Amino acid sequence: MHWADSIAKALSHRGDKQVIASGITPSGEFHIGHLREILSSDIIKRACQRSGLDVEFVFFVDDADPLRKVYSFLDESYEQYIGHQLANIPPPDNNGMPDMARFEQGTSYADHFLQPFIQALEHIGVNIDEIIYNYASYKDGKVAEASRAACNQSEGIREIIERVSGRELNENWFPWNPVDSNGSIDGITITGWQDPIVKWTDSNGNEGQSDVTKGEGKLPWRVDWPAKWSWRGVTMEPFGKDHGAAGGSYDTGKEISLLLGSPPPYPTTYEWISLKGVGAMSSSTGVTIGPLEALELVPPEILRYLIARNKPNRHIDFDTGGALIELADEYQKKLSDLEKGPGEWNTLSRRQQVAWEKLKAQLIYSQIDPKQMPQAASERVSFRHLSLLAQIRSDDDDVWASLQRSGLISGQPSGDLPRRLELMRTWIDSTHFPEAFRLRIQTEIIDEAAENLDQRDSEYLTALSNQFKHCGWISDEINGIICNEAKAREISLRDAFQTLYWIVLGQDFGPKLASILAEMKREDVLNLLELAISTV
RNA sequence: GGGCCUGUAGCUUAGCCAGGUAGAGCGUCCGGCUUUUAACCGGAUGGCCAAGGGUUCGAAUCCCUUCAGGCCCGCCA
Repeated sequence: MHWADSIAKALSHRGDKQVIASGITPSGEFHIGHLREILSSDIIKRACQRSGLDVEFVFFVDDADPLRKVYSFLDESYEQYIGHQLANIPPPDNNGMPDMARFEQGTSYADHFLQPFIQALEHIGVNIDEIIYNYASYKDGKVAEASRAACNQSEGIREIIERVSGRELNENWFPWNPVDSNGSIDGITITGWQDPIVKWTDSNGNEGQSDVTKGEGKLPWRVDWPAKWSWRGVTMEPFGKDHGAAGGSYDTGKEISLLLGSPPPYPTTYEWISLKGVGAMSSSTGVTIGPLEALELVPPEILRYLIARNKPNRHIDFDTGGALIELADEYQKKLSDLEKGPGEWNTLSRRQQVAWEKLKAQLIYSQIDPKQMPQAASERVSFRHLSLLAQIRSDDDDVWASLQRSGLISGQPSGDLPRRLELMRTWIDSTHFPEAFRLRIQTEIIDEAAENLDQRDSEYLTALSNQFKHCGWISDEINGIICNEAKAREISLRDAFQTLYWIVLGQDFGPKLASILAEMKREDVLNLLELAISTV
């Protein structure tokens, strides 16, 4: 059974009405790891729908959280905003400076990072029923009851946090972080509580008071989380392993949730996605990749597939290199397996049946349109193959022509093939494209190539060179010359091609050689051949 | 110190929750395609399921112990 279906099954025992939640603090650039949080929820939502549950997916934006520090991408001037809530501070401009103009037009720091992410989610087929802005929720009084309940039971909550997390709380600890006279929620001492008013003294010695029902501040994280479950009725939420550790915020949260009068949601902890550098060189240069950037490289269903195929507790090494091409090709292979069908069902072992159901679910959950069943039509062109053609053929029409000749497509490219080619070209132009798949046209003869050349090769190359000077510079003619001259000298085609691959690409294999030569300038090819001949 | 996850063929892994003869992809090797899409097709190779113990007619699967690796326990998913 697919992992999401298992969760849906567990949820069905709790009731027919499910609210699945995700939450993210928009404190900086979103990255591929955030996608796991959101896609896990989205996939679970679909699994619930598949098993007939009534399900909602809500996305909490934690824009009531304060700025923790001046991040590396921010200008020093953000120092003044530390401790201020993310919904309340200006967005950074391209230089990391506070952009007051945009702020005045209504774009906050939180919005700045959130908006592109939300856009990416649409492309990736994530269907959120409600985006909940935490800051606005406090302001609108949606958290009012939960906030009052927490403040009225501050001792009980303190007891839970201290006992479960083993952490000792400050004597003045209180489950409310008010906003001080400067707009910061750091460094404030609570001096009194009279429902619904909190009295406090800030770090400058100023005294003040906050009404917890009007969002003048927020609940601290360990209380804020269960409060959300409580006021929005969350029944299921996946969260990162940091929250899942013993004594972590889920452990304290579930008890606090009960104290506030609601059962805690069904939990699922997921492992991190780490970014595998593009080879060893770039892991130190800190190449990161955001959801938007990833969407410029591969079709969105591949990213969905990445999450759908891996159980949440499975660590993922995200690799924009060769592994991503393999992932994409694996996806297509499975599509075509699905199309072929499982065979005679009754003759399958239970294990085969399980595998089949799982394959099907993985593919269903990878679709951008949840109503569309996976289909393999027009998906016969592998990413691997496309990456070669895209490098050899600069003109799209030449790519289609090549695919037609090889029978992979008939007529004009259909479906999302043109889009895939466009993505592939972006990928090739980026630093993320794997070196192992990159074609390197040589300008010199490398040592390995020279070692493999002998007198017979020299004569062969000379003959090629002579013919290449006059022939039509198209793939078929070039290929004909290579083959005919080899035959004339009783050189096996395998050897002939290997010799040429060494000279042209610096390796002993490659994609169809004549296509590469036809893309090169005639004189460059002739020069390379001359160089090769002269090393013998 | 507390806790979570992982350990299955050279590599990536499925199967574990509901115990019933270990599956796949990649790689490798051989063969085919008599002009090669690092393509495709066919075949072969390859695992005492980390180790030990227990439960059972039967354990990769359940329980216990150990070992190894990764990670989390200051609001970074």
